[in-house]
Amino acid sequence: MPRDEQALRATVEQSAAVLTAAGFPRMPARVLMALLVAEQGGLTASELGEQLGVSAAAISGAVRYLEQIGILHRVPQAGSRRDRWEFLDDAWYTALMAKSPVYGVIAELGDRAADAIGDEQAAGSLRAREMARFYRFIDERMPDLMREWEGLRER
Amino acid sequence: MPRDEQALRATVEQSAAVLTAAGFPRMPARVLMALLVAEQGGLTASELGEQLGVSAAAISGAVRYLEQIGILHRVPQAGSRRDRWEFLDDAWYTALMAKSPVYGVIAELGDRAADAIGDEQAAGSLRAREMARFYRFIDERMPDLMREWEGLRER
DNA sequence: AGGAAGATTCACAAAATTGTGAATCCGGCG
DNA sequence: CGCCGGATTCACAATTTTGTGAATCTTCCT
Repeated sequence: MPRDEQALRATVEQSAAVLTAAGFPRMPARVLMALLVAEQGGLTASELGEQLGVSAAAISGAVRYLEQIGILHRVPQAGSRRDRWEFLDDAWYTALMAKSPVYGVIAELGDRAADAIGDEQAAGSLRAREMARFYRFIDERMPDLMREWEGLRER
Repeated sequence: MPRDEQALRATVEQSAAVLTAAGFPRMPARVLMALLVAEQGGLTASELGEQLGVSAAAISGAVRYLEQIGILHRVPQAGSRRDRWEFLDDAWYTALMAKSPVYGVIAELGDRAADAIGDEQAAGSLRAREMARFYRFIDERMPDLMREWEGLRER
């Protein structure tokens, strides 16, 4: 039982707002943050709906989205249909930052644009190639970074 | 003059679509990619409008947004009101990845959530603290990564 | 100064997102 | 076997986002 329920809820909403501002869909962000601060064992869909003051349908959509992204997983409860939802404890942020193939994709598109331009010396081509190189670099270094974090994580 | 104008435009749209899917606003994404592949000297607002097939108003809003983010800058043309817009050639991706203070903010919110929970041993508190530590880690390492890139960049 | 070309702003229309209520579905239990 | 609690889906309503056209403003050129 939290010491300061009021402040906790406020922080959940603020964190969700930050994610939303960063382009993350609103409802999934709220669910995500609610589960972040949840007790061991996660929450059921109806508990989430109650905490956030939204309909069951909204929760259903949000958890489906988050599960697909690979940030959440459903924990079936033995002998009950009230599944609980919880974090992939240690993996969710690495999933968020590293597993996303978006960097590689962007690099690919940069190269394709340069190819379409044709003249390798054209300003646009140079920029596109450099973008490709940059995102390729990020794409390669990110796993290293995550490994470094894993090491740090154990203390 | 690009060898394959058709393919170039298609790639521009695809790249913009990727950014959009990642939560980036649509019109700014298209403008950004159009300028990425532009010739030396950038493009004017009306050229952008023509290339993308949208109104001048849409361009105006998009470039204002991008300038504020710090990804674009306006280059006043001597003796003309047709300013050109171009990339901050080498800085835009580093701006995109590193200058954003969002990691530090999230770390802050994680700690605040743990404080609100009170019991440091509670599952939610542990998760929140770990999130804070992780984003703090990213926030610290990102500048290093950008420096490493700068080194690589020159060959 | 006056005219003109282009950029910006504003009010509004179109379109996409988001969340709801009601209906449907699913599994457990009496 | 049929009821009951709960989750999911669907059509729709509300809200927000996005882009347009018209009006306004700015600055260059004559």
